[in-house]
Amino acid sequence: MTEQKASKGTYYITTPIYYPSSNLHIGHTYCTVMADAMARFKRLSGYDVRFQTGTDEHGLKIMQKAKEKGVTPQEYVDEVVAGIKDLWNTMEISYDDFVRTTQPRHVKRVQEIFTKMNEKGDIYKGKYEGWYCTPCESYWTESQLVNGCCPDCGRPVEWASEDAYFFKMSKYQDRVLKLLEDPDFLNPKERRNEMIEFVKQGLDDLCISRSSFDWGIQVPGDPNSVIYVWLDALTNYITTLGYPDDTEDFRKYWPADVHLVGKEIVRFHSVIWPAMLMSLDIPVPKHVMGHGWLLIDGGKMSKSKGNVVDPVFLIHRYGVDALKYFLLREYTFGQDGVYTNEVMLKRMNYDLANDLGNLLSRTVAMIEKYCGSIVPPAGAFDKIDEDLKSTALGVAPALEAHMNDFQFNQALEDIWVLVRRANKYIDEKMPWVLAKDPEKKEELGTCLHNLVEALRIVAILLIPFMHTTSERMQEQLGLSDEEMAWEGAFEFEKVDGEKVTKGDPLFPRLDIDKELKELNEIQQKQMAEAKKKADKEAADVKLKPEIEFEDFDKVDLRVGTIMKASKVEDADKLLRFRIRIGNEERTILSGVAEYFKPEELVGKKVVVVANLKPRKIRGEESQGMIIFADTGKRFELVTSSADDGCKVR
RNA sequence: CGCGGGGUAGAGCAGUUGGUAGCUCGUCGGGCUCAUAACCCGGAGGUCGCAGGUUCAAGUCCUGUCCCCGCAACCA
Repeated sequence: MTEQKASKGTYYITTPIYYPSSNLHIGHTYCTVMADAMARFKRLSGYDVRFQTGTDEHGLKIMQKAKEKGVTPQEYVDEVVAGIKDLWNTMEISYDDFVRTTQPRHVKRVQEIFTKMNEKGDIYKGKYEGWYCTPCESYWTESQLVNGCCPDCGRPVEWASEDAYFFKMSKYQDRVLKLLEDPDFLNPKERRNEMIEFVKQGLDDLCISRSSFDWGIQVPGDPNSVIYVWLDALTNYITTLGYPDDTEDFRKYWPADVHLVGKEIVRFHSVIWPAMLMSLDIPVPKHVMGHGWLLIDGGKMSKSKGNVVDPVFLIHRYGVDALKYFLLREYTFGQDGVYTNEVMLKRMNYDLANDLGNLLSRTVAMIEKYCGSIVPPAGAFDKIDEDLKSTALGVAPALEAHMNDFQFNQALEDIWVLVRRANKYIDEKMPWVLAKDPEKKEELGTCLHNLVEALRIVAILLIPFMHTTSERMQEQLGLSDEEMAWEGAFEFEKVDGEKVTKGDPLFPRLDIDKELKELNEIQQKQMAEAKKKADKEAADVKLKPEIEFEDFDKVDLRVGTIMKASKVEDADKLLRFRIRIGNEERTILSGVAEYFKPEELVGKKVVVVANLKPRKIRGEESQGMIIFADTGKRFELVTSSADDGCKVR
C-alpha cells in the first residue's frame, strides 16, 4: 500500500482484541469484516489509515484451557492465535497491526501505564470481595450465581476477600457521563441510553488486580498480583502506538477515530476505558460504535449449545467475497440479526449471481457479439440514458454518507440501486433489437457504452467490500487502473474503446434447495460433535481438593421433613421451606423454584446441612441448606425414609 | 425490583426533524430472449402488539398495558 496520499488526515480504527479461548465464529468475523470495509473505504477516500486488531491472551480461562490440553498458556495461545491469523488472511483482512497482549511491547507499557495511574493517585489498595469458587479459582457476583452456586461448575461458592488494587473510577463519573451525553461519542443511541443510565446509577471503583492466578501482567512491584485483564486489554489501543513514550505514531493516530465493538463490551469501551484515559490525562477516542449480534435460532451462539457457525467452512464453500457481502448487506448496524443458511444463500444468489453477475455477463456478451469486443463510443442521450446516468452519479455520494454512518447495508443497497437500474435499462433499450437495425448503430453504441460506465462505477465502489470481485470486473471490462480510481466513481464519462473479455461468472448460481440440504446435514453433524464435546467436558468428574476427616466431621447433616414449601415473591428462583428436624422447625431458602412445584415437595424427607451459618437471602434468613443432586441440568431430591432429626453420615 | 431494546404485509427487515406505509424474498399475472432458466413490468396482501391521549394530521410524540430479548459491574 502506498502511504503517500494522506491529504485528508489520519483514520485509526480498531476491532476488539479477541479472547483466544476457542476458535472464532462468524460473529467475530462479522465485526472484523465491517472494520476492514471501513478501513479500505477510508484508505480509498484518501486517509492515512491505521487498522488494528489482535488478541487478548491473559486471564484465568486461558490458563485453565491450557491446563486441560497439557500445554503452557503461551503454547496454548500461540496455537489459537495462529488459527485466528489464518482466518483473517483468508478473509483478506487488511489490518495494519495485530497486537497480542503477551507481546513484550505491550506488557512493558501496561506496567508503565499502571505506574502512571498510581502516581496520579488514582490507584489504592483495598479488599476485593465476592463469591469465590475454589476449584474454579474465580470470583462471582451475587447475580452471576446460578442457584447460589458457581455458574461454571455448579459447585457451592463461599464469600471471600483478597487484597487488591483499585482504580478510582468513581472520581471520573461526572466527566464520563458528560462524555456519554455527547451524541457523537457512543452510537447507536440505544447503547448510549443504556450507558447513560448505567453511569447515573453511580460508578464504583474498579478492582484492577487479581492474586488468585498468575497468567497475566504482573503489577509493578508486587509479584503476587497480576493486572486485571480489562486494564491489560483496553490499553492495547495505545500501547501499540508506543504510549506512554512520546512517539510519532501516538501523536499521529491518537485519539482513535473509532473503536468498533460488540454490544456486550460497550460498557468497557465507553465508560471504563474513557475513565482510564482521563486518569492518564490523554484524549478519549472520538467514537465508539457498538454493533449487534448474529443470533441463531433466536439465541446467542455458544459452544455449549453447539450452534456456532464456522466461517472457514463457509468461505471454503462460497468464497470470501460472497460471505463478506452477505454479512455487510444483510444486517443493520447496531441491531441483532438472525443468521440462517437460507438467508445467506438467497443473498448470494439473488444479489450476486442474478443481479450483479448476470448484469456483467450480459453486458460483456453483447459487446462481444455486436461490437467485436470493443466498447463503443456514446452518442446522443435520450431520457432513459439520462436517467441511468443520474442514478449512476448519485451512488457514490450516497454511499459515502452511509459509510460514514456505519450503515454498511445501506451503502451496498446504494450500489444495487444502480445494478438494478442497469438491468432495467437493458430491458428498456432492448439492444438486441437495435443490433438488427444498422441505422440504430449509434443508439446501440450509447447503450452498451453506458452500461460499461455503470459497471465501472459499481466495480470501483465495490472495492472496499469485495476487492477481488472488483478486480475480476475490471479485467472482464478491460478497464485500466486509472479508470478504476476512487474519484472516477463520481464521473460518468470515462470509458473509451476498451476491449472486453468474457470470463467465468462472477458468482455461480446456487441450487438453493440442494445447498440447504447439504449445509444442514454438514452443520448438524458439526454441531452434534461440538455439543458432544461440550457435554463430555461438563461430565468430567472434577473433584474438589482432598479434605481431612475432621473437616467432614464439622458438617452436621440431618434428615428433615418438609412441612411447608412456598415461592418467594419477587424472586424467580427461590423457594422457602419450613423443615422439621426432630423437635425443631426452621426456615430454609433454596434456589430451586425452576425445578420443583412447592406443593409436591411437602411431606418429603430430605437431607439438610443443619449447622450451616444462617445467611440472609433476599432479606430473609435461611437457616441451613437442603442437599440436592445436581445433574447439571436439573436438581433432584436426595431423600431418606429415616425419621427426621436423624444424623446422616 | 431496576435499566435498555424490540413487537410494521406469509417470512425477514427499512421507516430521518409527525403530513398519502416502503424494501428483499415468497405469491398471482404479464413481457423479453442479450444473459448465470437469469432480467423487466404489473397485481394481491398491513386497522404499523393492545388501549387511551396530544394534534388539522402519529408507525413516528405522551400515558397505560401485554408479549419477546438483552444487561444487571468486571464475565469477549
